[in-house]
Amino acid sequence: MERNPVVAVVGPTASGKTALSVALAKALGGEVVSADSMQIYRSMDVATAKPTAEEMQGVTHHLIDFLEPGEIFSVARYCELAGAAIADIRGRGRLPILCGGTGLYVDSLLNNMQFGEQESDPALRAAITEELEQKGIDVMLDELRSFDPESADRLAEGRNPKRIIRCFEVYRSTGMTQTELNRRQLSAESPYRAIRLGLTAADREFLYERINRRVDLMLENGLLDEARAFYRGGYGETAAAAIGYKELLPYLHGEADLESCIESLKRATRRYAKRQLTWFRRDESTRWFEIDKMSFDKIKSEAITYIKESL
RNA sequence: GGGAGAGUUCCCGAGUGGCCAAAGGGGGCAGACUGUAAAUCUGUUGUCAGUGACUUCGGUGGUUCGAAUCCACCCUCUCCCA
Repeated sequence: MERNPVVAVVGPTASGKTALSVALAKALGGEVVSADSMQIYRSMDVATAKPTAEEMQGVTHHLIDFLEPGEIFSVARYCELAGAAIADIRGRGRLPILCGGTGLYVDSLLNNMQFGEQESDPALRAAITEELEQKGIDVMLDELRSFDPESADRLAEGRNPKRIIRCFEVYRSTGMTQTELNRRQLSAESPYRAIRLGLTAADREFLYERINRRVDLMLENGLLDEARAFYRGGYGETAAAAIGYKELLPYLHGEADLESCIESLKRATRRYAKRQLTWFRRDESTRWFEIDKMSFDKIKSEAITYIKESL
């Protein structure tokens, strides 16, 4: 099978993915497919650093700004929608440029994870969550071991409650173990040939300062008002996880001063950037560019050369 | 000027003679991750070296086999009285 090339621009928040992907799209006749779990939501503009019309420079963007914050979302739906967007772009003879910081979305899409029709069941998940709270992690791990020893071994070290809960959820709703499910989901060959470009900083401080500055800018651009509006309107659990509003909540409730909330927002963003780096560094095929060592123009031209060679 | 109290490792903060390189938390660093992922979770955190050595608890000097812990003086800070 001829595998279709998909350019993917990845990296931590505030590293300049938006600008690079727009520049690449313009130079190569491409369209951007966002891989961002929060920019999907309407009205969450400032907090998610959603690209503005000006920043998009006329380049078509997919999977941005199409869901209400009240709606929950998932990787599975993302892959479905992004897969369709890519097919559409290819169909028009243009180059799909995946751009985003949500590592799970990027990898699930590019690896062609087979999620199937099964929707997740919030009620079941809630019940298992409560069960775990009562029994404790050790008991749940023992139970898990009885039907899915592989997952139990894998999770024994990290003891991550959400991951344990998911194993039970999968087993009880489908009769299949997480181990089996994962195997099936990874069974399909990917139709894509990923050309991965990563943005990072040689000096972590450089990135962190950009993040701090960007948060200050967000506040100037009305982040507080956006946060108030967010909490007035309805929002679902997916959107509620966004960094940007929850950190300001103590201030909005009059329980903390603005200064300390801003600091915690900056810190949360920095830590998020670190987690993104950890995720993306895992992929060895990624061609990395250091934003503090190269000018934007240089990164852009080298990236274009690299993509052309890979096509 | 008089009185009370405090100075601990990156930060906050426990520790009041050996079990202390020093609890705990934060932050940092590293990692994990497959239908909530901007989420959730793990490890590590004085230095050098493989069971050890070396330098730390405001400063200096003492007491002691042994001090972050006791004593003296000094420095800095906070509070109360003037």
